[in-house]
Amino acid sequence: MDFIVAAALKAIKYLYNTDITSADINLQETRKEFEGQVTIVTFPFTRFSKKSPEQTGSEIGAYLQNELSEVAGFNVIKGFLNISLADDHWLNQLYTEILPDDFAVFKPNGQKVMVEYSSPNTNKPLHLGHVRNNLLGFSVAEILAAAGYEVIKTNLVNDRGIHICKSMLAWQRWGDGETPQSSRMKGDHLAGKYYVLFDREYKIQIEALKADGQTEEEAKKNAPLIKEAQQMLQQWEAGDPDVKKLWQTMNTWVYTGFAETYKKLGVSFDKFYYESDTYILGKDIIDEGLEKGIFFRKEDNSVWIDLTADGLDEKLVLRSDGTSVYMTQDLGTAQLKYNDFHMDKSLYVVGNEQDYHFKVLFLILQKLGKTWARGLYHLSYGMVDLPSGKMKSREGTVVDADDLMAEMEQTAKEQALAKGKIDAFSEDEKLHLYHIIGMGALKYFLLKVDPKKRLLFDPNESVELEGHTGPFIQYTHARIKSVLKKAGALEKSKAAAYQILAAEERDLIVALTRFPEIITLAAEAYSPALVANYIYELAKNYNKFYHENPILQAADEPSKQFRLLLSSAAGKVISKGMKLLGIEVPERM
RNA sequence: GCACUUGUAGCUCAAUUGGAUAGAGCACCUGACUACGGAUCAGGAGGUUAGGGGUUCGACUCCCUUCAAGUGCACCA
Repeated sequence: MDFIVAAALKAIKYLYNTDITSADINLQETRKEFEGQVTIVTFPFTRFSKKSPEQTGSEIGAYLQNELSEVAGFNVIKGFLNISLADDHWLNQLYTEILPDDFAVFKPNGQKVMVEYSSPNTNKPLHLGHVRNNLLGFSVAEILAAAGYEVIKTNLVNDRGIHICKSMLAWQRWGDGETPQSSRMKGDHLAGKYYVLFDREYKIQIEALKADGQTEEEAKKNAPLIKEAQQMLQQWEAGDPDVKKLWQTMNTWVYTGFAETYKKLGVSFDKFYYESDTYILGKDIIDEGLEKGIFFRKEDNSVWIDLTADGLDEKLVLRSDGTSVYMTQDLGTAQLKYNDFHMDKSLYVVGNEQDYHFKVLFLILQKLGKTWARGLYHLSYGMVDLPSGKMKSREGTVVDADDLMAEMEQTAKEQALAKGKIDAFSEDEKLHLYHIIGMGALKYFLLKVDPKKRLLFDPNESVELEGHTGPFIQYTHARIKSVLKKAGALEKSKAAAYQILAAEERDLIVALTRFPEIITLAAEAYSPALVANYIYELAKNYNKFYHENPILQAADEPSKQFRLLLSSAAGKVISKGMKLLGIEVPERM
């Protein structure tokens, strides 16, 4: 559409002798209820045209029609100049832009971006909140890669700390040697079982102490179980061989379980970082900050930064006993990641309850003079709520990731069997299809929503498979494939004689041309939702076209071949777009 | 209490970043070639964009204010 903007600039120079930039021209898609495909908003021009918005629009429209062969006509409604481009133009777009294999393929932009996501704790299985995180992170990585970035996907595993010791301690006490093999449980679920068990016993102890007259706070501190867990953490840090061995054993169970879940989710990582390695990092940065006078030491030897001038608080960066806090580690880890990859940008896909933490983290790094800190970005997303409220792992009120995926596949299976179209599938093909559709529904459901909004999930109402859903789009793809298959080999040359477009055909081409722009926008906004909503609109456009225009039964050969070409183009964009969301599309369903 | 985020149809979400009569899906009602694949399509009904004020030719969008919800304000991670 650049040529229209350029011509409009010329028009304004010619008509009103005014120089403006392309950014001043508001070009948008024409609303369906009006004639035309592109619209220029003319209100802003009245400042120098000294004429009504209508008249200004008419003058520019007339100039454009005169100047550009592509402009077939125009109309002006209020301050909106609606331009109709000739069918020639759209046919040309289809043949020279959309159909070639390099459509929407971006050249490498020379920039490196790191996407850190997932970042699980190794004391319990993944739940719905993690699912949103994983899908978001993976999809954003795909989108950035499509937009020309070199992407490094990382996972910072939280594999140490008091919470891990809780699972370990409970297993030691009550586990009776239970293993994933002996219990036939996934390793992460087994660890989670003991985490819940710890919490239950811990609560009982707290109640007992409170009955003895202690306050809630005292009881929480004095319960024997928590003291033991703390002791275990100290042993771990001291390198106690027995504790380390237990830790390694249980972590291995958990990793095996996670690997399975990640595989089902379809996500992957290029590099793992482990907090057991990184938790000691950051001390160098503390020294650096003290030298530069950015941090200060209090009498008790603790180290702080004063951010009150930036509207934030004083923040502790090192404890009085010289040990690290969360912030210390994250400062160190950020430096480590940069040293490893020298990336231009670095995304942290982390829930919005940590907004403040990342604000402070990035600010500190900037104050320390790290030029790369400008490339840091917290991709903050909203929590997933249940109708009953927030999910709490400790209390077992969570939607488990593995259970959820299994349920989705089950729903997909029931639907597919009810439709009765896949009887010819082999058993493997069927299972694969249930997986694709179940996951397609789940992924689309979670990704179509703006990441920063919180999401309500009702486990009692299964995720929809009709309407604005993943399976709707998957179905459209399967239908396109079915028509193409029945048609046999495409004969592109025969389509050339087709020159006059039906409205639905034109609309479909217009929608297809937007795909590259959508990738750019989604990459800039880090928003898979833009892609999801675009692909939905595209699929709707196709379905409308499909209903109004016979393809295989078309009146003549050029119409038929042209519509087949158009269908094939739509199928490709749907498939590519869904891939950016991490969703597969089936050939049949 | 202070800070940040959110508030759009009964429900779940959009709205090209300040543009036209605020659009979709679900649910509800009506209709579609005896299926080029009906997991589809066409139509109906459903809105004071939480309330109030302001800026603007123009506000769901920006500013002020009230209300509601969520989150954060640990020498936990």
